Amino acid sequence: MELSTSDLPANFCQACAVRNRAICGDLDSNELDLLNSIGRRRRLEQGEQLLWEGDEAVLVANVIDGVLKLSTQLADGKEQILGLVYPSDFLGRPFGDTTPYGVEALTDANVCVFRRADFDRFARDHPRLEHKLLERTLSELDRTRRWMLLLSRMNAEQKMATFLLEMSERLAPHGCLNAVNAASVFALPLSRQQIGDVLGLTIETVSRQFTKLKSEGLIGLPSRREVTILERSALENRAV
Amino acid sequence: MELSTSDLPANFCQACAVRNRAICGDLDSNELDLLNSIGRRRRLEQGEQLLWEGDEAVLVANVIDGVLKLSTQLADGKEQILGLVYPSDFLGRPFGDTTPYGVEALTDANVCVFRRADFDRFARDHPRLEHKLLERTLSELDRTRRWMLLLSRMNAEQKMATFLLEMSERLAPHGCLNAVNAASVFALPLSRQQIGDVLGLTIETVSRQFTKLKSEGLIGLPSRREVTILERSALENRAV
DNA sequence: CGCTGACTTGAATTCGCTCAACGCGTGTGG
DNA sequence: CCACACGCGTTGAGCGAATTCAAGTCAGCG
Repeated sequence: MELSTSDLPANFCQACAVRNRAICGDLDSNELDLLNSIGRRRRLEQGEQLLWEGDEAVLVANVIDGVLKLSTQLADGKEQILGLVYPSDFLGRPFGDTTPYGVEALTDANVCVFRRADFDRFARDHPRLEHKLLERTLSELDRTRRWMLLLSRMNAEQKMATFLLEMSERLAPHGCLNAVNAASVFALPLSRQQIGDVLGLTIETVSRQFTKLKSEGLIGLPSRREVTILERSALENRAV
Repeated sequence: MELSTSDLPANFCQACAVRNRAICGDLDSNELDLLNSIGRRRRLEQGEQLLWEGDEAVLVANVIDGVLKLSTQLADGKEQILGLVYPSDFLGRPFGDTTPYGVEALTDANVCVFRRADFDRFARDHPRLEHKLLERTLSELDRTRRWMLLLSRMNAEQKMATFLLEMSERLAPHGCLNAVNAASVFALPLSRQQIGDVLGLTIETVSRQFTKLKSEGLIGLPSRREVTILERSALENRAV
């Protein structure tokens, strides 16, 4: 017998790792059971694409673990990463008919996916969920607007310093989202090219900045995909 | 007798110029009366500031007419404009305690303001309104993400062409939001400096691009604050 | 071992910035 | 009515940071 959506254990959502931080956080257990019945978990391999830009918007999802990128293609083939999503973040475009960006897993990831039509209906019937989604979307808009600043007004060094600090915070085990507890050693979920795509820089500039920060002793690079923050406050000064 | 909020005529909202396009569009007349009772109109002079970045978030508003800018200050005193808001747009930060950006009128404007606490309560009690607000916020997020592309990946010419085309659409009389009907002559609500702040360019670069596009015959500049689009399709090519 | 893809390093170029001078329209005061 | 200052915009020259183009280097893997 196939394990279909409705066969999931009733406490599936209750046991979810991001239960209290995701948009489902305010739901009572009846609502959660109902939500449970329309969603399903999906495991993504690193590099696997979940949504394609411009496609009909059929899916929305909550991130349970892993890091994913939202990106769009430019006329000249360049890619711009519009944002990264981390555990407990929501992704996809409810109440719209096309997906405005591609979504790809940067690490192996687990997500909780919903058919958009189901999710839209559920949201309209459950104002508490819709309210949570609104709050999250408002925060995301604030965050995106601040990122505009980085893209338009910072130089390469400031971008890199800001990026590394943000990474060290967002990759820290949750519950420790402050400067002292932020991770000082972490595995980069992005290649040099992808970092460039996030920051609006070329791969060469990213590489040169890594070398510079390392040679100045602010960071260590034990391997290509690992970063150690050695002088956090100095790095913060560079980020302005 | 002073004309206080509650003395406004009952059909105040019904007669509103943006009645059907703003977030209040889905409310029935009872709800509208109630909303009416907590909002009031406010006229802003060009250059007048409505909200200050970092202040406690006390107000939210709907734009009735005019153009306003959302902006933030940088450490070095530079300003970055985070977005422009036009008639029927919503502004302010509901469900948050600080205003994430300053708001200033670029033209004389009329807005419909609400005390944030009143608005938040009303929204939570009226899911239809909250839903509209969510849809609008999601669209705004999409729009902002697309603007990131402009800031990070376009050169000065592409930025200017994109900006002029967007202006000509958003300043067209509403109901005509398509390429053929977009305004071909319009008054710029921004100074050269402000255009630079929107596009992440210096005033000199903005000026040089204006001169260049004019000398190539793509646009006309009858006066400093007026623009004529002479070759729309050529301009679209420049915008890529 | 050599191949491949990701990354680094170097040299030359370029686009937009900075700094500086100049032009133009408007308002003000003599 | 003119002279002048002021704000705003334009133009020019030179510079510099990041890009482009082109070689290298390195790690992982068959």
